[in-house]
Amino acid sequence: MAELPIYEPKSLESRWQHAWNETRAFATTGKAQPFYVLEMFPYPSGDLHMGHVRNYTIGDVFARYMRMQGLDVLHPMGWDALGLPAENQAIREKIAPQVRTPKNIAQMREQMRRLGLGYDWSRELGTYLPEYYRWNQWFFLQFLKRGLVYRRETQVNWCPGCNTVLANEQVRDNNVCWRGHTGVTTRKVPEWAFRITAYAEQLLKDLDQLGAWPERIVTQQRNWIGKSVGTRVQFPVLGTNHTVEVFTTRVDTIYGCTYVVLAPEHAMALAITTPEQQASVRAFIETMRGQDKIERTAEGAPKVGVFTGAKAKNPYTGEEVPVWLANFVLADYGTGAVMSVPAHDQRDFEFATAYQLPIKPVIYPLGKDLSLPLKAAFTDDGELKNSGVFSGLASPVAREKMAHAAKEKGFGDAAVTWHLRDWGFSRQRYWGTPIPIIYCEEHGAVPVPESQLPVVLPDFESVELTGQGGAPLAKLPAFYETNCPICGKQARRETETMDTFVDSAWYYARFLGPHDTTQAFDPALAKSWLPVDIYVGGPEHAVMHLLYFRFWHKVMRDLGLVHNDEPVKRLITQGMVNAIAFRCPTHGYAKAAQFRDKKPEERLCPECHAPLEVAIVKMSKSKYNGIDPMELIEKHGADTARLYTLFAAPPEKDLEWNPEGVDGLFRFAVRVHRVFAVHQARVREAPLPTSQHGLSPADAEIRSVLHRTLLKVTDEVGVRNHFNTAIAAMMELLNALYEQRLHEESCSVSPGVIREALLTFAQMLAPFAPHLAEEIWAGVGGQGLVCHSLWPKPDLDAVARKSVMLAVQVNGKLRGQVEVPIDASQATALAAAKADENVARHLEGKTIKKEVVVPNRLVNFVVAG
RNA sequence: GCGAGCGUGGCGGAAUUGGUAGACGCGCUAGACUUAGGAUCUAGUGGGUAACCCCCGUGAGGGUUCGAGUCCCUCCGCUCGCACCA
Repeated sequence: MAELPIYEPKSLESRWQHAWNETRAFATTGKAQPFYVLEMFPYPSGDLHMGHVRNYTIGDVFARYMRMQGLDVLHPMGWDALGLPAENQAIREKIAPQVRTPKNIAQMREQMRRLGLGYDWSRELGTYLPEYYRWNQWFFLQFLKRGLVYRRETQVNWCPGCNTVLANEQVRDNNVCWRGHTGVTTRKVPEWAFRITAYAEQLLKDLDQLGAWPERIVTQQRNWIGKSVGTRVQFPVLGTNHTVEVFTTRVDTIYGCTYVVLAPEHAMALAITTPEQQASVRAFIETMRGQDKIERTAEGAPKVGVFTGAKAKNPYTGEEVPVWLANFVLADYGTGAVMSVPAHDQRDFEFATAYQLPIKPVIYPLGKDLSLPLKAAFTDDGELKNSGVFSGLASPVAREKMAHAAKEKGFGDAAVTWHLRDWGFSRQRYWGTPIPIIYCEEHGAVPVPESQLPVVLPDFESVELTGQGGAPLAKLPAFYETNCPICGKQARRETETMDTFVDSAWYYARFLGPHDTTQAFDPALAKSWLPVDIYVGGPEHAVMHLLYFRFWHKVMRDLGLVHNDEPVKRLITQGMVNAIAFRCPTHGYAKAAQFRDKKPEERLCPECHAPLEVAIVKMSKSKYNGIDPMELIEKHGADTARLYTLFAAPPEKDLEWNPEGVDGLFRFAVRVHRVFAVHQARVREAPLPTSQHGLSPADAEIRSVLHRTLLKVTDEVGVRNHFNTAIAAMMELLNALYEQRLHEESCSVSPGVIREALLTFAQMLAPFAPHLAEEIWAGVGGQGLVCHSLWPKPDLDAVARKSVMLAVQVNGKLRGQVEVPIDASQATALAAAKADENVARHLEGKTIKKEVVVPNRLVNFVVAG
């Protein structure tokens, strides 16, 4: 027996990767119906991690499968290269991000190539290049013209030690900054913002168009947009000209209002405070300023507040109620002030209990009484009592009438507030898109004329990057000294840069023509390619990125650049990649690789020999439980890496990485290759069978299993997107081939049938293990590349069965199985069922009360006695 | 607290419309081949049981149904997101 070629993924894969490169196999053709597959583009850290591998493999399966369906697939890749991580790396290493980034990109591009990802690299884009970010600037100017960009003051984290603004992620617990300075506080600074709230209603309404998005993402977006319908009510502050305006969704409870609360940051807070309360109020405000907003308002945080001394008049009742400040009210939601109804709001109830404020019930459950004193707030709708002319009304009716009354009498009106806030996008950073604005003493903030774009970032060498002391560009006169575009006098350039969410808000459109120097993208191309058909990425982007992205698309629509409401038809969110991790309570995480294979009693901390805690957590450097994709590819090949990540869990679920499980998929690849290697030489030119007729039993069996598998895989991939079960079906097919001894030369299956099986197997395998698929396809005489072949059609004759196994139950319990002709009549099925020995035993001496027949599935006898 | 989701063998996971629970893989057991094997091949593998009969079994309890992992109710547990949203 001659030496068989053995499965050597390394050389095999590299060979096919070159073939794809040379033929530009994944470029669009313009000759078929367009189909756009996109994955969220990565930050070019320099190394692919398992999360990327999963994300991009899932996308690649879709792209390759859709191409085999005869569609003209656009599948591009690019780099989300601006932003904080690169800037920090530049500070640390003193290497220009302009130099570092392309190196990182080159390395990651090579890793992607080695994974066999089929991208059209001629469309590659990088957001750090002026040819990209000049269009951020251009969009900024268009948004400005439409009133969608404005200047505002905002509360930010401020570190006095660094003398600069900090991102939330740069602030650690207890107001300590990432560099270790204490005393991080908040301060108001001017910033640029996009008026996303102008599109709130549309962003909410169009969620209905997103039927092919995961339900939980749509729900998260709906909650984040957070439309709430209620009433604004003005409470005059006694003895002053001030009026506190509150927003409430429960105006029906207002007769139970016993105090009013302002946010500590409320503009009016000090103005209304009486002289004797000034000191304590000031102290309270100061304390709150140093507190983290999230922590302060977290559930379970004690509710604290201070009395201002002021009283306000409830305009409905004329009653005077005290005005307080409290930690749980936020300045930037609603009006920054709330009316407190402790009887009917749990927060208010807790606060009132803590400060011994009165609790006055005014809503009663229908036909019932409330047991007093209340142990908790009654927050449901009900019937109004002690509510003047509104008494006796049901809550929903009362809300309408009371809002109406407020409007008539001039102290309020119905109102809508949104959870969603405008998108502040200025950053005091270097590595971002410069905001194209020039400040002129005479003309104010003047937009840079479009003809002068791009405003290019100055060289890294000219900037002093320290991460401290505000915007780096503000220390660079060569950058900011300029002339006013209107009057030509000396003026100052904006030195802040844009949030990187701007880059990712429209990159999908730039892929249509990434090197277009005359426009952001060609609207005509957008008409044929957009919206994106499938977008694959992590669920962590459920609200921020995906909302900004939807917003931008709608603005582009209003600018006439795109022709539909939503950027993405179908969203796939893939789960995390988790792995076992080991942690010592005192010394932290230990290297997982050293302990994974040890017995539990041998898993001891290397430092203190305490037993290590075991947990399944997301792979990360800090937990030392990561698997390096490149090591995996080196050892088993890209096809195995891809197969495992697809097999271990369906795309949307978390995946637990089990190194032993990888071996199973490697074995699968080896076994497939073996069947191929045994037969390729002698079947390469064999004529294919054209029908199921006249085949030997073994041949018929092979064809039957093959075409059933094809039917199954087509459904799992194309309809259900359950790649794990598609691979399982191929494993079953392989097992069936082994049963017919196809892994041995001496098998009795005819060459034509073997060749058909190998060709079809290669096609089914092509989206998942594309290199091995090409090898087999070419080896048994397939035409061209398998990735360009058309997905095969199952031979329904081969799939059809002559008989089926029926399950036979007695009283719902399985008692036997009988073989009957397919589509057998009820009578035939029942007769066959009763003839089964074991079934007959269970029916003996019993009365059959009912006979249930489910065609081609089961028979159930209901018996008594 | 609010919102979303999930509980199935030793493990990852199947079960598509209410119709044979545990496909497929890992692990494990036995055998073959072998100087050897963490290679390969063959067979087995939810629990109870001598058993192919039978009984039990999808987080717990109840219900609907000829039939429930799947539908309904109550409860328990876990995970994720969050800005106490007035």
